[in-house]
Amino acid sequence: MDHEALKTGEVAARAGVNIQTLRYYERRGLLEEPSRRPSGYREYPAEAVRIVRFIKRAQELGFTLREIQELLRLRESEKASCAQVRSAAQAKIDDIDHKLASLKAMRRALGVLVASCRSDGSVRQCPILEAIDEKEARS
Amino acid sequence: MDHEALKTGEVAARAGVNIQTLRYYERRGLLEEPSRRPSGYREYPAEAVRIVRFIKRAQELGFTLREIQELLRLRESEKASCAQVRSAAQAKIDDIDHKLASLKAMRRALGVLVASCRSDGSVRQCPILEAIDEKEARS
DNA sequence: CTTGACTCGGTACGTAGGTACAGGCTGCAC
DNA sequence: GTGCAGCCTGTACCTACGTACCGAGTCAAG
Repeated sequence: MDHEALKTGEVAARAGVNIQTLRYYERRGLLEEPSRRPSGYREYPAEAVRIVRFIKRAQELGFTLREIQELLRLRESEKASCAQVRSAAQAKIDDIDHKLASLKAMRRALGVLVASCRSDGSVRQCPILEAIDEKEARS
Repeated sequence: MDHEALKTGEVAARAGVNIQTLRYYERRGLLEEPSRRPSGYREYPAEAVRIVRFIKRAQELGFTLREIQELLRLRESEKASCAQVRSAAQAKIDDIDHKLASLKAMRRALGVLVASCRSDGSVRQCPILEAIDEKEARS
């Protein structure tokens, strides 16, 4: 089993991240502190690569490192239930739905503004700037 | 015209921002450096309140401070054309569309995961964790 | 045994947008 | 004329996620 020990650079290369990132994850508590050689060199188990990849994929799904830390905790725990994971995923969905709604509102508002601005004049009559500027005069 | 001079706290209150925020905007170059009393107190024109409100509304539309700085520059400039403003707005729309697409992809993926996880078992068989974990085994 | 690549810890920097102190003046109402 | 609210500068801190650099020690191939 000892032949599976990986050095920092090897883990980084296999997981496709920077070495500093590994140390950062370790500081954050996402990556367990690995054992060390007498020289201080870290010796990672092969599992570490899987964990880093897990982190990266969870990030792509929108989870923050804090949330991923919790997912990893659940993953390790024997007692954790699948329902807890599902609830974390659902919370993230709700989160994303909020962001989507907010972005869509922005998009809509900007679309209206751009559509209102068909003139080629100076900024003096720019409907877009006026709209941002004088919104309070409208109510 | 002198009776319109506002102190920092007054501008902040009328624009609904923190005093530090005004100084931050000044450092960033969004807010022109106001004149000073002999004591060093800032004396803002009433216009400053309008500018800060402009900034806040532009932020709500998704513009960054850097972009807003450019919008303010256009607003001040006599030579600037409405088309430049429109193009900034369109660029921001494209920006938002990218973010929307990315968020929707996340949302879809998470939706599939949550739907796949109907079990109430332990995390050992959690389809969500497995999906994040073993994605590379699928290809 | 040398040499070049690798690793170590610690710290600083980067983005984006602020917020919070500390310590010291100023302005004004009573 | 005094007391306290308000303002001044400068600096540090916050979230989130890393990156970069430094000087020093280590590993392994030739």
